[in-house]
Amino acid sequence: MGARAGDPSGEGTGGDAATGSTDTGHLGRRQRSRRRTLAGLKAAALEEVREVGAPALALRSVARRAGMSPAGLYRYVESRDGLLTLLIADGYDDVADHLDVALGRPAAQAADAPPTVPLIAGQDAGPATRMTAVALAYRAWAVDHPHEFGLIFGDPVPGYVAPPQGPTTTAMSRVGLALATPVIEAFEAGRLTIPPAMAATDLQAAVRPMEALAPDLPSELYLLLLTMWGRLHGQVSLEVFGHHAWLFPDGCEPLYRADVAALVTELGLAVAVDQPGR
Amino acid sequence: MGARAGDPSGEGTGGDAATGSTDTGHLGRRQRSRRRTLAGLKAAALEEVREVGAPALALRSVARRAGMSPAGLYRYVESRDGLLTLLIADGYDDVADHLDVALGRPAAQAADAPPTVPLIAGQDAGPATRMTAVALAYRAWAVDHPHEFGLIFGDPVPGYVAPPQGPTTTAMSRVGLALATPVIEAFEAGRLTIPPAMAATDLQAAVRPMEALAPDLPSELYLLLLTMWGRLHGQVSLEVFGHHAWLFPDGCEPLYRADVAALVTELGLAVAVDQPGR
DNA sequence: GAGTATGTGCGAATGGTGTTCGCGAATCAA
DNA sequence: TTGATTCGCGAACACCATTCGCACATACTC
Repeated sequence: MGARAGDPSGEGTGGDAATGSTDTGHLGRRQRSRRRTLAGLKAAALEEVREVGAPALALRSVARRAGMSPAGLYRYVESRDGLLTLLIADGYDDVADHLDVALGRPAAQAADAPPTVPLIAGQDAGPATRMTAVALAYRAWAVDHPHEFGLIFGDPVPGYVAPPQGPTTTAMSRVGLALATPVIEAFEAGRLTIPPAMAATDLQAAVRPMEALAPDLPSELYLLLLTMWGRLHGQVSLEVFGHHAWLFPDGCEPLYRADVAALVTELGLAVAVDQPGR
Repeated sequence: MGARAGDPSGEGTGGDAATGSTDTGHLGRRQRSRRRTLAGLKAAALEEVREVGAPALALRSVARRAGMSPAGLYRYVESRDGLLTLLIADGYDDVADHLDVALGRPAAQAADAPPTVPLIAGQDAGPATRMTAVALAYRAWAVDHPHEFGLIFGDPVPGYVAPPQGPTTTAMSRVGLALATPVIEAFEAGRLTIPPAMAATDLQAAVRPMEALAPDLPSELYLLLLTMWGRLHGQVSLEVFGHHAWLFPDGCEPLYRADVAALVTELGLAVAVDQPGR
């Protein structure tokens, strides 16, 4: 009586109580319909974000676009921020998929319109090539989806904090892991020079180990990966948010490439001609 | 007749036509009052931003805070975005002042509450110390003013583009220049190693020279400075926007320090014990 | 001084927003 | 069929940015 009938969390449907009888994966007709309209809702919201940006997203207008009443939206979404949270989670996965493609892996969820990735480096390419590929893919996604990038990496939704084990956190781990993969491979092949500053003792004490990323990773490497991500992210962030537009009217890709090249050199990944086959 | 009487741009007062007679700097009583209330308005808006963040800033509530009617606000501000633009310009200057303090320079505008800067490195300190000082000051300001950082460096106001010679652009140049100063000094002292990747020919062609920063700077150095800024900015950005909060519950300063140390080493700034006196 | 233009502030009004509530219709489990 | 649950919606509330016309105070001109 106290709570409303509808349950935005989506898992409160009676079908959930399929205790034994209809145990097959075939969820009820209602569940499927619900999932479908929710997907449509997210798609509409994503279009809206792509057009006007996250801060200007109007719940009423995504309702219009999805052919629904504004009130009806609340059967599927907790609030405006809740909808944005859903988009954020999807956005993380989208980035991760892109990076996976650049690494020559199949994307987890089939991309309906697979966009062009500047460089694809398969498993047999050298670490320098693979590192460059993911780094460029990171920037390419950001430049191609500036508003989604802003949604994910920009000013966070005021009250929002990612639940430690929630979907956004795991999806972000996917991004970090993809960026880290070439370096980890190089490390395991014994072809990586880690800056000595990463071994500072107070540093080791400050970081909370992230088991999900790679269980038994030396912490110097782990910390190096974090700084590396930040380094790449900073260039992309400054570009996408327009702080370099007046310096590079045609885009910052050359600057970014140069920085990645310097990074690859510093890490010792570019030995000789970077011959393939590990 | 077409335009309203009030002029939000602020310089339309009749006193501007002080042709000869009252040529002294004593602007009329009205001008001063106007300037004062505008400052109060900006202060109120800044408090509001600090509390609820830029995207949640409500014009009505800054009007309340400033003891004014919402409509009256429009005599001083073009629109909500216009007010945010003013805050952005001030924010840039605030960062620049902080960095100047860290470099041992006097801040341009007297800070009413001079906050603690983690490390002040005067003119006679070595480039490694000075570099570390500005870098730490950059992070310290961001961590102390997260909402203003988001306002300046986060998702930009949808339609806003910084006018090429406008106040925000010049203020941003101040920030860039402060961050660059130690490196430039090291370069002039012949103590700087520039990564060879910065000399790529297509890179040189892509960047538009920024005369304001430093007229006759070799472009490799110029580009190095840009990547350096991005590198620092990325770490700070990830931290302030909360993407590292689950990894570093007590703040990312150790990680940041390590990255700065690595950067200093790579640039060759830390020769021996970094003896002072150039 | 008076007269007049101009800046200043405000109340009211408009159209947009997020969100809640109650009700009818559709769907499901029995 | 019966009863319970979900879906979707219209109406409503409170808040928002912005505009307009009007009253007042100030400044300049004569």
